[in-house]
Amino acid sequence: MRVTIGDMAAALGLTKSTVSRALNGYPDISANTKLRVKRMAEELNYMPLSHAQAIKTGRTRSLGLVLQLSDHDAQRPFLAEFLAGVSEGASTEGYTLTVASADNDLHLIETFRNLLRDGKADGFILPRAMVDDLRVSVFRDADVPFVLYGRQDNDTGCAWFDVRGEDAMHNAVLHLAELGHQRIGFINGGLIYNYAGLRRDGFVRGMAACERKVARELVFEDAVTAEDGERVGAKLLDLPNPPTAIVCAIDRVALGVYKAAADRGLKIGTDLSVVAYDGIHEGSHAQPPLTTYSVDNRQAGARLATLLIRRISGEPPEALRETVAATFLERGSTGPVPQPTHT
Amino acid sequence: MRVTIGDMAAALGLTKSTVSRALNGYPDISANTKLRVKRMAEELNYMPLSHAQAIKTGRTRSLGLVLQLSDHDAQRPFLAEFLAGVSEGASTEGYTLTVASADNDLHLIETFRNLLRDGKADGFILPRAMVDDLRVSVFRDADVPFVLYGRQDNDTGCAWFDVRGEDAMHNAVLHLAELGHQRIGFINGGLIYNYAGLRRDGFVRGMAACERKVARELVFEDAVTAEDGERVGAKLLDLPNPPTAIVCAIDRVALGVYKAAADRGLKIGTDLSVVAYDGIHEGSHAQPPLTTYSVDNRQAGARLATLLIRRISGEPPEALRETVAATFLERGSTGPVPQPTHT
DNA sequence: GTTCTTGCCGAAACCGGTTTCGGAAACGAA
DNA sequence: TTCGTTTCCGAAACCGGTTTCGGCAAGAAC
Repeated sequence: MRVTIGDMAAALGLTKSTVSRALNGYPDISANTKLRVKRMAEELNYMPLSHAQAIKTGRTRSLGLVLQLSDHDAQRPFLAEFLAGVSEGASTEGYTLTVASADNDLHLIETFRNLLRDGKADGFILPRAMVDDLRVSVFRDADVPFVLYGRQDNDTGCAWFDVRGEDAMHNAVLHLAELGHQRIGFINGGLIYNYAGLRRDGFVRGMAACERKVARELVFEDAVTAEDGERVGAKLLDLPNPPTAIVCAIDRVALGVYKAAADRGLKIGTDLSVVAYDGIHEGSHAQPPLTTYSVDNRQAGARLATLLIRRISGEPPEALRETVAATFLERGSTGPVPQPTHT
Repeated sequence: MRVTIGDMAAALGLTKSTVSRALNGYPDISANTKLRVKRMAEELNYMPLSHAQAIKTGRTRSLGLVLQLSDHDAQRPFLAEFLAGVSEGASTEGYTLTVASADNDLHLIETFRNLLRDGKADGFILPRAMVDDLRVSVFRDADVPFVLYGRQDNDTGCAWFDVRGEDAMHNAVLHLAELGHQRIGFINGGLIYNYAGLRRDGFVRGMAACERKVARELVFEDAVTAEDGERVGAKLLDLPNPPTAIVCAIDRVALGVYKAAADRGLKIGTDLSVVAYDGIHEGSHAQPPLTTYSVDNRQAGARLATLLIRRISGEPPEALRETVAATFLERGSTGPVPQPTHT
């Protein structure tokens, strides 16, 4: 049987109300009594029933996460790790995770509203921050706690966790430059997402830092699948003066580039260098293993959970912004610039 | 503002208690009143606050799902679709989905207990039924509602949804036999999971049905990754008398076989036929596209949700068992048996 | 015309918490 | 000593539901 606040009161010779106020840090309870109560709570392993308090306070101690079915493809490889991180981060603070899904924007907002109205979530984690993010504008207006996985240009009211993809792109260029590459191509990811702009900037800054020129014909945008990568990779490799190295904003796209290269008899790592970003599993098993900047999605989930909990507890969003660096995994897909064959 | 049972009572000129009993189908409320109340509920869009009722009834209208971190690799491709299905199925009945995670068996059971104790879940969906399933034995004893994704030999108290992988394996063999194949290999999946035994049986039955002999050296067990598939595929193909076709219990493993075949200069679909099971995305983009039996994980999630809800509502587990056939996708990896080269 | 059922609903307690309010005791100041 | 403050806790209302219990009125039985 569960221990209730009544049991606590009886064990301490106090009333429910005193116990409650002691645990919630009310100022009209003596330090001594507070200590006694907390000790007893520890001893009896008392935890208030979240939905019992919810009926008065409106808060359930649960975090909401709504998956958007439209971009499942993109979420697939990350989701398991990410969820593990979130639920882990949530549970260490006594929170749980409520997951829902929606297939379009209308349904999405409705889902959010329902979860809030029914007290199924005290706030939301918003994965995959977009440039023009409907969720953000809705929550900002309604003053609902939320945290973004990703950043936002118009950052008023936004808390977030993100991996600095721009630094990764920047460093990728420097790494390739050190290997002697001059003509470096760039294949960016989905433009609806906020990260795309950042990564492009990172690439451009990197090129500037090592005094390379960003050739317009070597930059492509909005590639999100392996097929995109294959197609765009083909375009790059079929140029009269093709790049000797390609930076991809997404691992999956890089694997498409692998195919385009293979079709043309080019060996990745010697004839063509590729650096990408994400750290998906398939990358390490590709031939050759993909050099990439790896993202720890589990950590991201865990951090997002604790940030959201702090947001729910009233901390201002500006204080709840974290970014972290991706981990460089130097593997087989990068190598010194090939000796120019006589043209 | 939310409409409460008090608002309902006022609007109807009744008391809260009458409204409550009317909605919950108590026999001491006249049919007429019940109708009036239900009409008004519809009109005002009244939905009882789940955690307000939970404090008395103990049930929150939420389904629990605990992810096991150990087999993330295996879950990855399915998880998003599966979750979408579950949350969809749950929400149509006014339920929500609570997700947690655990990294080992001890933590797993503890997580279940906590979710139950805190009323965060009324029952559980247990993905990936295992041969010797700790979760099942615990819940059976404790009389906690649950449904399995997969079946169980000792089926007392078990409700489930499953895809008939055994039929798929059976039909795969028949299909290959029609194409003229005699020597057919089989690479089974993870033996800790319940499906492995079923699929092996299906393969064996299929072989018997078309009067092929199951050659012991052509059967391998417990292959779960692409690497496993590559390794085992190599063994099969390096046999003095290799199979002309291979049935794989798992798509991912089949893609490993692709590699082994490529390394040996064998063309899939002509030199070697491969049939697999799961319907992962990568299969359709392989060269050649993988012939497989596709599983609809979203449907599975949705069905599991409704089955669990019915289980929670008191229906006996025996009445809550569903299986469904996998969808055959004939693509490029199967073809007529190659003309035997002169040995 | 009583009495006994039966059908139907209201009153009130309860679930496990939170929060407001008021008052007793201890303390400080006059 | 007396009076005004504080300090600290108990009493009670409340949150949004559920459930037990009791009683009134209409209909059935005698």
